[in-house]
Amino acid sequence: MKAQALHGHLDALLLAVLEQGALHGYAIIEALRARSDGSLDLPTGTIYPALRRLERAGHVASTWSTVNGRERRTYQLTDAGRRALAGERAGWHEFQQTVGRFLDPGSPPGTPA
Amino acid sequence: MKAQALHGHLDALLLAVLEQGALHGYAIIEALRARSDGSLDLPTGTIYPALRRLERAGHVASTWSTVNGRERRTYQLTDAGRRALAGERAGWHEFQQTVGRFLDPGSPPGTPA
DNA sequence: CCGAACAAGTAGCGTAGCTACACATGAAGG
DNA sequence: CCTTCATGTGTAGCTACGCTACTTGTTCGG
Repeated sequence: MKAQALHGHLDALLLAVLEQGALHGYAIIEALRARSDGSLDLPTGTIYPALRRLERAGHVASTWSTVNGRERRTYQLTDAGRRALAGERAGWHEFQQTVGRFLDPGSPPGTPA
Repeated sequence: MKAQALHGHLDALLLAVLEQGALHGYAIIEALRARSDGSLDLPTGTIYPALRRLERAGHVASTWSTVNGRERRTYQLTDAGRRALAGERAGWHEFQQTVGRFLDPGSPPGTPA
């Protein structure tokens, strides 16, 4: 799918994958790809800046660790991040309903309840 | 709702409102507001450029008319626009499902069918 | 006469995802 | 041994696109 359609919803996705457990950037990319059956194959240039945004916003916290001589930055959800995720979920549902009202089949304005 | 989340889906919305009949720009804005119960209150600076994009793309065609001394540009869906709308609908459903898989409650990866 | 609603439009801004690149290490293979 | 690939992180610059703010012009009501 056209990945650029994510605009504005990427943060929510990132928070959602981190909800299930802390992950490092590379693993997040793989998790998104796996959970979406390959639909979401996001480049590093999208993920890393997004994670830094989320960290600046206080929604995630990162810790460095070294695994097999490779530096890893592992991100975990903060309490604020969990709250933000709840908000993102609500926003997503509203967005989904609003757009769906135009794009989903059935129930154009004339249709009675 | 945060209107900027529309990113990438606005074209689909415009095509969808025009599907029900030709409208001029101002009326499109009002139609979007009405059909979304006020959630979508888009400024002219968003709509008019978007309509020109759609016209350049051949998805809509416009005709000028004068009503009560006021110039109106009325937009109607072209055949290509109708096809584009079908594609946008498909894309929307895929997008909705993909994002929903992360943001909707229930059915995290482990859950069996 | 003046302001509000109607109607169209542009210029410039900001956000945010994308492309393309750079850098480093470890494992695998010729 | 040396190259190549997977792992892992990161930045610079581009572009798309919606938003803010403004402009122009008409009709109508107070």
